[in-house]
Amino acid sequence: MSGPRAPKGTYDLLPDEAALRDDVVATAARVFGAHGYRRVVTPEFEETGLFERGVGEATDIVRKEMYTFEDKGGRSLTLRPEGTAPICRLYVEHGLHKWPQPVKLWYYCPMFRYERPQAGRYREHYQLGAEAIGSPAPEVDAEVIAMLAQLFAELGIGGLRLAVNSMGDPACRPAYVGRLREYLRGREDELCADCRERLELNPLRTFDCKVESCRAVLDEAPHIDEHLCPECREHFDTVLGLLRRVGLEPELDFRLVRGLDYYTRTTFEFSSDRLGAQSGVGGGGRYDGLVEQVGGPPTPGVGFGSGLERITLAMGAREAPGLGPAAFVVAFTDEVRGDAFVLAQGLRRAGLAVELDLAGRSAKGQLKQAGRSGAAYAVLLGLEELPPETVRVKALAGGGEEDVPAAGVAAWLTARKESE
RNA sequence: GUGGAGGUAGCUCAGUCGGUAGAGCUCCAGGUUGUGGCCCUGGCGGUCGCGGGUUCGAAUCCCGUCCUUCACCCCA
Repeated sequence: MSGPRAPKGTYDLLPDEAALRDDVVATAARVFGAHGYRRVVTPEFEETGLFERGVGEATDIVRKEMYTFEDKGGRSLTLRPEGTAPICRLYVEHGLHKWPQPVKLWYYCPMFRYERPQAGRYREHYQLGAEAIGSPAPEVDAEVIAMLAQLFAELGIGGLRLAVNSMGDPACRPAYVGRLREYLRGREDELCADCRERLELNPLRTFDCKVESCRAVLDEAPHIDEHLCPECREHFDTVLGLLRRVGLEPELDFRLVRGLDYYTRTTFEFSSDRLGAQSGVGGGGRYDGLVEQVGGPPTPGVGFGSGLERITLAMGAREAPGLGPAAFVVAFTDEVRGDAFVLAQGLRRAGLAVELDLAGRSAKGQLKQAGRSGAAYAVLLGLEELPPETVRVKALAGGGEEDVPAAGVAAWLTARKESE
């Protein structure tokens, strides 16, 4: 195959796969709606500065993964690599701080990151996400986490692990980071090259290193859990308590630091062992400084993102919904092809899903198509023994036949459909 | 950006020691002159990813490249 291909790290969804995705998104719309979240749409690209300021100059996303380009007006634009910064921009730009707080929004849209593709990772991937902006209450943290858990439950995704952590806030994190850096410097010779770099750039990120020697050093390092200020401690404990009271089992994980700079206090991640190395199905956290970071007033916020591709992977193989049409109109002779077309249109106007041969097939070929389409009935036109203006309706599952006036087929089919 | 595996028909794959490309499924038609599914027969369908090299001869060996895939990094 040497023709055009989908670009590296992108993919097509064929009808069965697209139908499955529609189901997932519809479920999300229902679950999120039940929690009072409303959908918003933001542009596929933003001013580059939004992500540089919002996501953080030190993050991998900004340093090496953005699809950045200059338009003909000389503006530097970037294909959206993540969803939270644009939502915060939207919140500020449209003055949503005047709405009752918190403002609860959700989105479903593609994200773009220049990375090497692997299982569950694409250069263009779709995320379902939600953000609750404008309230510092721990109930909001618990709500977004519980809402995502509810979505996964309704989709039938089992075996998920919920990891949570608290990253502290401006009152306690700087002191902790200093303490951690000091500790790591003392054992620098035991760290891998990457971690030595992280030590200066962002010591917290040494926590998710997988090198054995580093893990040993980090196990004995001061953990943020023990260095939270009283306010962060209380917030975190409240979140954990609420999650437990609604039946979730959050596992404390001091390694869960996440690679985006904007997180404060709560961070969380759902992971599945059905996914390979990229096991995170959805995750997020609190970002109390982000709205201010993108030019708004000091405003707290919490949210998550969840990858559609990983959701469907975690759901495993599913039968395609594959609901067939109500009827397939079959022309037994070429003379009645026009009549078949007119009849099909009439049935469709009556609200029925109807198919018709469009490839000049023989009667046998048309019946074959009818069977394959999953249609409940075949409507046969052009049979010699039938009186004029009469058609024969054949049940494709059972095989029974009945002659019906052409004008009455719509009513006949509708009645059968409703009695099912 | 780094490393491993792999690219042959629309799909899943076979192809021996280097000798000029096959199967199953799908699709179309016929068997059944007017009734789908099962069965049988036939047909359509290939730049063997691409480029170069070795050779009388390359799907097969060598080099490069692109793509896929798995992992690292990091995220969803």
